[in-house]
Amino acid sequence: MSQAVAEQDCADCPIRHRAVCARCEPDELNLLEEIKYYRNYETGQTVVWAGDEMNFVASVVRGVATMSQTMEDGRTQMVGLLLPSDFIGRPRRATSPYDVTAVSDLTLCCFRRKPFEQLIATTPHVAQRLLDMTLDELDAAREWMLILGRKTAREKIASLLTIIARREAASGLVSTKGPIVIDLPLTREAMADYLGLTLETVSRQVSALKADGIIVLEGKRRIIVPDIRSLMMETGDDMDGGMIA
Amino acid sequence: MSQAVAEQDCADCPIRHRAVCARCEPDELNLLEEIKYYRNYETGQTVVWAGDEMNFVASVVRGVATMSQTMEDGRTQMVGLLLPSDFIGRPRRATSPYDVTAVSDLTLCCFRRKPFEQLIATTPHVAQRLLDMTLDELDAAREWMLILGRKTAREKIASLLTIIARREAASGLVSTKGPIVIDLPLTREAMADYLGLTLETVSRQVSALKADGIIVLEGKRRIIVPDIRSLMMETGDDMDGGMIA
DNA sequence: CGATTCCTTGAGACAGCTCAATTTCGGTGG
DNA sequence: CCACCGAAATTGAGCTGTCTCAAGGAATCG
Repeated sequence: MSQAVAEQDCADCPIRHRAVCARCEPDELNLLEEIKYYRNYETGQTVVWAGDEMNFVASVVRGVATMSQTMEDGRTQMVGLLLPSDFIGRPRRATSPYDVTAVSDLTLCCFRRKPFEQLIATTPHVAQRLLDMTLDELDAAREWMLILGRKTAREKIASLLTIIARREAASGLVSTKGPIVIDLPLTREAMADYLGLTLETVSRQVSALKADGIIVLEGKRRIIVPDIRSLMMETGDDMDGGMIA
Repeated sequence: MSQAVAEQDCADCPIRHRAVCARCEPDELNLLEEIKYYRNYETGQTVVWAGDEMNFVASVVRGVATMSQTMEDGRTQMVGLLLPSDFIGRPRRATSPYDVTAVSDLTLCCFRRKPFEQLIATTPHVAQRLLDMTLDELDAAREWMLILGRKTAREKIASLLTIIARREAASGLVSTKGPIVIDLPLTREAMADYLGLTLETVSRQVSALKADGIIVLEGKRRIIVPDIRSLMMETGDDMDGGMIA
């Protein structure tokens, strides 16, 4: 059963300082508070289907969602991995071009689209924050394109684990020193859809990294990285001196 | 020799209604006009190196540039194809994470970064337009990710040609009915870097599309598409009824 | 018209895919 | 607490699309 999260005050919000509302002044926050509502989804539930109307935009408060595209014959490519504080939807557009799916229990902080559009037209702090977040996403998409286009299967896996580790570190709770524990929010198939691989190849490469001592598995979904540097060596990236955050 | 373009009035600018300045009121345009300057580059010249400082942002006025990422061992992935009206650079960031290269003679309309940042903080029309353009780029990046991650070499080539045809059509000059002429701004190697392929594979697949009558070559860089629908059939996309624009 | 750069084509190698069993894990009910 | 079940993951064997390496051929520019 999912542990739904009830409406809560922005002041107590866990993503308050990272989400689209991060730069809001108290009065702006009040405006947002008026048009917001929470929605909860269970693992596996669809948030929107590609092509469907979407009357809201939202921030991920808790849980993980994916955005993906599917071709007629079923080939699927994930194009967004939505973690807490990430933004869903696009102002001035009524339909989502992508499927959005909850891959864990998920809580969204939704804003009705029309009022939100109004709001970004009038409150510069929301608009500015949204621009910066969109630019960050674009950078992430470009890094992702390098992964998809040019990296080997092993490098892809190492890159994905590094990206998730980095995000978990950025979100606070984890220490960057010593062994890192990654609670994978993705099945092997979802990892494959992220990386443009088959699930069998993902499985083989994860096993290979394990055999080489780069990672340790604890159950299926928990991965322990004894030394993040040796994992980063496997990504193919330059990374000389690049810190986790 | 390159045919440099001299400073010109915004009113006469060929990208006036599509670039970052598209929604500006006359008075806002005057502000922009004060901080703008033109720069010309010849084919092959580098606009910025990855990691270099970049004191300006810019719109492409004329010509084509690429943005790309290169790994230590030389593997290269293009992450942006910059055509007239596209925007280069990022407000509030001093260095470019990507190499930007002119792949034809190129004219940029540059704005010094600091004043431009000032300007988007104060003139909502520029900031709003920039947000919309960035969101469009993000959509394009996601379509690109599907191409990189899941399409076959043949589908990749067909997709690239379709994308370029669409852009050329959107920029005006071309009719969408009857045979379409694409003046390829890219070498086979650049196409390979765009698509995550080798140049040999690009060459083979272009030859295959030609052998199948989907495209006709006129010299190396000019491609004629007798029937855009049959090309679009080859992209693997749904496209039922989807118009060119 | 010579040179260089770009492109094409071929032959063989190999990374990742497909198809097909098993195995393991995590949850659930007895 | 344990046995069982289904979903998820692993592993194997063979195949194939794309890459690599290599040799010519054509367009463009001085």
